[in-house]
Amino acid sequence: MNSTIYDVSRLSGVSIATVSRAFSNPERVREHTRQKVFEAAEVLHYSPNAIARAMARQRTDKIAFLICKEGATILDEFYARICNGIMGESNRTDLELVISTAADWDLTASNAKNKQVDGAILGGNARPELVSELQSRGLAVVLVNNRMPGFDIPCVVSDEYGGVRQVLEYLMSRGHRRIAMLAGRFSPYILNERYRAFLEIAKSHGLPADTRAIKLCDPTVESAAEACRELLSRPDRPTAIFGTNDILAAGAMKAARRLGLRVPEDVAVTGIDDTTVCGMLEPELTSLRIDGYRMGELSAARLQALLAGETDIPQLTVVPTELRVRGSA
Amino acid sequence: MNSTIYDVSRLSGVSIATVSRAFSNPERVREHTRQKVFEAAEVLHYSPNAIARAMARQRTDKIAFLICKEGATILDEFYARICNGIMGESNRTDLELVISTAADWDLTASNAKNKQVDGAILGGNARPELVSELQSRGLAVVLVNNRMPGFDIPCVVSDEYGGVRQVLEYLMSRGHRRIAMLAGRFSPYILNERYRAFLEIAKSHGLPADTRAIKLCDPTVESAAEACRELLSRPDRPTAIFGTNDILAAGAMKAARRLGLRVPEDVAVTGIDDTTVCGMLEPELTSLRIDGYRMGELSAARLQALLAGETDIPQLTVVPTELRVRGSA
DNA sequence: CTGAAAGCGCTAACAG
DNA sequence: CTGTTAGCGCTTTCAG
Repeated sequence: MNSTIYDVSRLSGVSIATVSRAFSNPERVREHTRQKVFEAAEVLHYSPNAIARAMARQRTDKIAFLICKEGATILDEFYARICNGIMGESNRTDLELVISTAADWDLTASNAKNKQVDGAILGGNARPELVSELQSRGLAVVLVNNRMPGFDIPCVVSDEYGGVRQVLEYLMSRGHRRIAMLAGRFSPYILNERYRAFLEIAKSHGLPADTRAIKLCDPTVESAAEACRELLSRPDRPTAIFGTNDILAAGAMKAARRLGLRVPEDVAVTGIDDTTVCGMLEPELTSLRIDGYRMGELSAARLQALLAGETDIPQLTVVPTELRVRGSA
Repeated sequence: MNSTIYDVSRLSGVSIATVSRAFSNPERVREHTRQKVFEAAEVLHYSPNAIARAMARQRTDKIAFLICKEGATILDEFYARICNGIMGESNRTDLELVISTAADWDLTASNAKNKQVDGAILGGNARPELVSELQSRGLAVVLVNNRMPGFDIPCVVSDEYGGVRQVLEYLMSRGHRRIAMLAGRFSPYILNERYRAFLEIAKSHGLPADTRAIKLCDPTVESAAEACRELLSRPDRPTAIFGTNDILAAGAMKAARRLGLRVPEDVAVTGIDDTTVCGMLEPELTSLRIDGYRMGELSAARLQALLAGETDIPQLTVVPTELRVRGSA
């Protein structure tokens, strides 16, 4: 159906080896010969078959971005940013990117689905067993938005601790002392980082914030609104609610409205991720921007370094955050 | 590195052909023999190499979902739903799914990147040349959320016309006569369908809606707010704004607020897609639900039919919509 | 700089 | 039911 290297060889009058070189190592074939090959290829609509190439090279030049999180949406806005960063970087180096879900790979990790990429970037809550499995198959693996102590693996994360500090210090600078955190049950890593940071930083600033100031909820608007209702009904009502992402913050605003509280006058609200909804809410949401694009770029770079056999690859890369102040706090 | 069919053959004492069969057509090898093969495979951590298999079979058992739209986010909530539908269906049949952007494929369509999937589902505004190119390479192709007159290709779309009617009739039932449409410059297909439907239906109901009642804008909150401001400043101010997606509707609500108008008392607002933001807005947004999941499932089913060589595959599949009434209208 | 030839790991007739 | 034997399309020594 599609023409092969043999067709081109025949039409151009050179050997298949030369055709192969013309496409893979152009500089190793004389200008004139190369011309002939390309012309023939043009005529025949030939282009190298990636599968055969992968087979011969024992390498696919493809990498995967694996989303490790349950939930309906495969890519939410935050992961889409990471994904774009990975694309940007992998395009620069002619690597192909395939996006998939961990669920997909888990099911049949021991099946034929593997060996089609040279490496993988695992985003979110990857299971350690998946990592071992992949590594043992000889794949290069890096983690993004997650860490895995005890594993020999490059990780790219956001500065969670610093980010939480930025939010808290901003809130304190606006006079808030009773600050509550509405923490979504995301991946254990993220939840834990933000939880711990909140407690430590609040304590170091002498805020009256113990674990009671943190309320867990599911990552949905309604769950957040419900959890926040409880928070806002306490006698010592918090004056500020720090949602660990924008969805939760939206839920908090909703809870405030239902209780007849004004934002930000009666209660300030902040989110994390700086997603599109921030601009849709009323008032607009103050949110901590996490540089997902950069995280994606860096994780792709780490993966390439791994693939290139480099040593001394940083095991941890931390990307800074930035607070975007808007009307809600 | 990884063991091959030869290793398993040796260890289990059967030929490689039998090993191959044990994995591909288990029923064609005696129970006892199969056992032996699987045990050996277990020991060796063997699993068939998908690339070699694809090479021999001349078939990859992989399909692609190509997102054909520019813009920062590779997968927005609506496309993520389609994607989930595709996944659901393709998992059922052991097809692997790779997600990619059209930009990615365009760049190097003539390069090695091809021939790694048996078929593709193109979502959104696919260029006709891409379709021809893919089809000429022998790939099975289907379109989702788009149509391409003149092409021999199965398309799966939402009932745009009926959806617009549902919204308009609902609005009219609530007494609205001056209804304006805030139309986002999405893919030409979608824009055109909604535009035309609006005009025709409004006219058939005797509404005073000519093309002036439709205002185009970019698909961002701010662009929508700006466009809507103009709409709401007219002497014969519309009493209802029909945004062609939820983002635009959010922009409309924002414009209304800025002008001191109450939603829905002074102006009603409706959206399309029924995304998560509907529940975050105040009041919550009435929106037309488009069944992206079903669209995804159906397009995957069409693709499989194509792959299976079936004939009489419907060229057009229309999925019904449903209005979700909330506080904004 | 170019060609010949040996694979890469697996499948699919075709025999037996 | 199982083994033999050609490939699938390309890369890569190794010679020339």
